[in-house]
Amino acid sequence: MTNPEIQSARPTEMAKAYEHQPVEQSLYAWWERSGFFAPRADAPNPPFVISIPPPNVTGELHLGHAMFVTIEDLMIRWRRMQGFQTLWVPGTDHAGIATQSLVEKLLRSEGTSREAVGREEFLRRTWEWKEKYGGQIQNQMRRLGASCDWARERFTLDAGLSRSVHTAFKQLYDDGLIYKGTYLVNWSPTLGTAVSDLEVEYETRNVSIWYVRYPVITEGWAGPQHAWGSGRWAEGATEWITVATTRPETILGDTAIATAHGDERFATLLGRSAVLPALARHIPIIADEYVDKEFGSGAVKITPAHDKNDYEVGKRHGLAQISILNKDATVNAEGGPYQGMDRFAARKAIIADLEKEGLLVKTEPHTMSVGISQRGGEIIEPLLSEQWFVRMRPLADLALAAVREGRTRIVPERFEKVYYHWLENIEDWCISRQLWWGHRIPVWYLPDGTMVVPGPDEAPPEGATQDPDVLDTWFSSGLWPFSTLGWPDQTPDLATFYPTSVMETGYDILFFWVARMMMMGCYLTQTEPFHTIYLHGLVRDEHGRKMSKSYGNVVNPLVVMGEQGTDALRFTLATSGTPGQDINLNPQRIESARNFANKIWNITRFVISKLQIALPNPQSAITNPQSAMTLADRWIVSRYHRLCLDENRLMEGYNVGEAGRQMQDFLWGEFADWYVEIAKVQLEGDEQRQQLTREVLYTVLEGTLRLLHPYIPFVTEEVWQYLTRVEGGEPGPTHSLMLAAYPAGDAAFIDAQAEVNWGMTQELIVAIRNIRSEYKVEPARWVAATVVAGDRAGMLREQAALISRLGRADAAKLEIVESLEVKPSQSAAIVIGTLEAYLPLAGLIDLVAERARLTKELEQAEADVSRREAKLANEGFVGKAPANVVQRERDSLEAARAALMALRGRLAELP
RNA sequence: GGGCGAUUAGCUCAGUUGGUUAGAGCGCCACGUUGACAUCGUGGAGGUCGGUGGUUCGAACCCACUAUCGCCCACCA
Repeated sequence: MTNPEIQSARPTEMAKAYEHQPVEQSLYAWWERSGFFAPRADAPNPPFVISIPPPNVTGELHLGHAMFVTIEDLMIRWRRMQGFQTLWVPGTDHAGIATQSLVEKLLRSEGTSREAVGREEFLRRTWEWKEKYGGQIQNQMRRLGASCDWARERFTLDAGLSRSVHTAFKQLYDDGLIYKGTYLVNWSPTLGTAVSDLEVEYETRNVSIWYVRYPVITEGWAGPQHAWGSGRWAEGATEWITVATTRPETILGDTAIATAHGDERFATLLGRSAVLPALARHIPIIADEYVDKEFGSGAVKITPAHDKNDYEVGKRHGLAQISILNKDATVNAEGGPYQGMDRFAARKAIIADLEKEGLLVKTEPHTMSVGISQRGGEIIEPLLSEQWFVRMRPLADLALAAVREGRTRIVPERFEKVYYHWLENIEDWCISRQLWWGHRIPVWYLPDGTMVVPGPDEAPPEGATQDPDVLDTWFSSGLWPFSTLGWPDQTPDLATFYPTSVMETGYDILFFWVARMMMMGCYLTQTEPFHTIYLHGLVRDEHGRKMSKSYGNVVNPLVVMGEQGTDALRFTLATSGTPGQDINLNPQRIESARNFANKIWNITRFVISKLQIALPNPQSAITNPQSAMTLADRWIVSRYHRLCLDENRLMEGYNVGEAGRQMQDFLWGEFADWYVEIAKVQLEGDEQRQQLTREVLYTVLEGTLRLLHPYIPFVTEEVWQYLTRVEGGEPGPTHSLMLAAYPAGDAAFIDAQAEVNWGMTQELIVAIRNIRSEYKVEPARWVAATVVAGDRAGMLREQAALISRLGRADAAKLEIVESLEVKPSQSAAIVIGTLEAYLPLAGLIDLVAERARLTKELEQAEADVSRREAKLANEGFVGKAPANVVQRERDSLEAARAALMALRGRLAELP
């Protein structure tokens, strides 16, 4: 669809209210088909690039997505309008665990399983699922108005990215940064895979701690003579050592008991052997720095294969590592009588047996944090297993330096500290997963066990078998900014668009993703992958609670967009908070953003109705600040340019919330509430006045639409198409607001005097309205007014028509004078600084009420004067405050005194 | 244990390097459909900016302590 079609598809008359549904759909389709999302080769400014945080391919749009799409799209649209060569790269993540779990569930519903169908068939089924359902998140992002270049869409598991992953792995491996080894890892028994430290969440739980005594070998007792479970197992033992444990089943893997150095209580036991319950293994009693003598019994059972600290103790003392669990968390052959039991069943059984044998000293309640799988929710088991790791120290140092040296900046800045702390204390990253869906580790084993890592373009050696594991999903995401542009090949895209500009995402994935991209990018591409990291907050419900299905407080963005419009959702998300701060999404705020869209629609409808004919050259008249504009014209133009300058400053500083709010305040609170009303009066003037008013209306509205477009693209584009419709002419195919220039603002148009003078006029009008309201003057009635304005009288006389109309003061009975000998009686008085006004309201004036009203004002004026007098009497203030601040205070005092005198005079005159 | 954020009007939030009378939306009160808009307009009420102390001529803003809520990291036999 070309642009003329878009315009001719519109009715001649704008409807009375804005309807978002048809507009959003047709505009997005037109933008996309017209190629507006692709980077412009002829852009005058350098590239500006954002890589989208790829949503999980299994994902359904939620507010987190809506948040990042909104902010990234507004950044992209803003820079595009500024003439940057913008590229926003979209894509999705294969999400290893999430996707595999989903397809496994599917298979279970068919009565089969991953194991039953085999690896090849499972992958085929998963790809099939991906092709069929994996596209919905992209279309949901389209509904948000995302102006990303869909032609460059990528998937973390597509051929190109797989090549990047393979290349990255090989390079890290060849450089000695990837190694394979048997270590204690976080094991998820239900998923059947290792997970990284980050994928374990800790939850505080109330558990039990069991105190268990182990018999110690003595001269008179060489070990149990009776079977475990006989109740006589420890018969004859005379010395004991008691340990405390929260996981009694791990007793089966104990290889020592440790005490603190120099703990008197255990001095005689040190160096001797205790006998392990159930298995009767003799284990040494040792001393180690790890033990805190204050905690528990002061002695710790050491299970190197099932606890991280014990693992370290074991290494220091050369202890054996005995793993007692299978991969499914059942007890293995090392567990003797408990073999085959699930870890929790074994725990229960061993406690019962310990009690029976008289070895259970006591049980106490205990609070501890338990590691939970982020994905599956089950308790993570530390398990000894052979895995692949990335040596992080050298990579982390590069990523640290990039931020420390300012090559990459984090917004808001406070997250730099969090970033430093994590990278400074980083541990090696377990990257292998015992899954099938993902990038298979590009390592082949020859029959003799030799490992071979061929390049991505090399065939694996004959007869070799590939490692069965796949890589952590975040390994491929870590390459995203450059893998999506073609790396490792030196493609034109990579040359043009890399490094990227801004990485915008939620602070919750700073470690998972952002830090890893920094490390991978700095190491593999020798440059930081982006110059700015912008972190947004999380979206919570209106009272700050996390959104969750169990609370029933989840807001579905698709529903909101359907009901209130995409612009309403975007504007709310963009303006509800400040960078890095969580936002509490208030439904009323969305409604008010919806109303704002409608307001824009109606303002435009008004302006168009007054334009009548196409403007010959809409911008011409007000390119010259010295033209024949009225005070009000100069005021709104000045305010508009001030807004433009502020917007540019705020956007450059990533203050997207404040930037959005200021535009709304201007358009609604100043342009619509005041200038539109002013224009109605000016449009009754002579031809030149009318024409100039139209030009101001057009120019300011059109410019403000440009400013607003990045935030609320749909309604602005739609009304802009109406507003700029060329009667009898054909707009070009690129006649789109999204390609229009972003207003820079021009300080030459800022007219401080006009702002002050119009401000005073406005205050007078508001004061008149206030009096009318207080005295219950019927809205239809025109009142007389006398304004005493001293040297401002001339200026205000020029505003008489506006004061009259906007304050509903009878033009024939509106007097504006320098001074007045006799004040009108039967009048309500207004005092604004040195300005006085009288509204003769014969019959309406209640002298008692008027006196009360003026007395209240008088009290305020007195307080005002004395406060200012005190301030100016303060030598410190006069001596140290800047001259302009002091002068401003003097001026204010003068006005306050004048007001005070006027009020006193008026009260004295009242009969 | 270490770190971070928040605390401002009834509610949800702003407040640009300290400087006139601390703002907005919603809600509330009163009035109003004059041809852009009732998804609206006009007027109004409502806050000693969590507390204490300090720095300063001047503090919502800077510093110290403190309270409450929330989050992150580490540890937990």
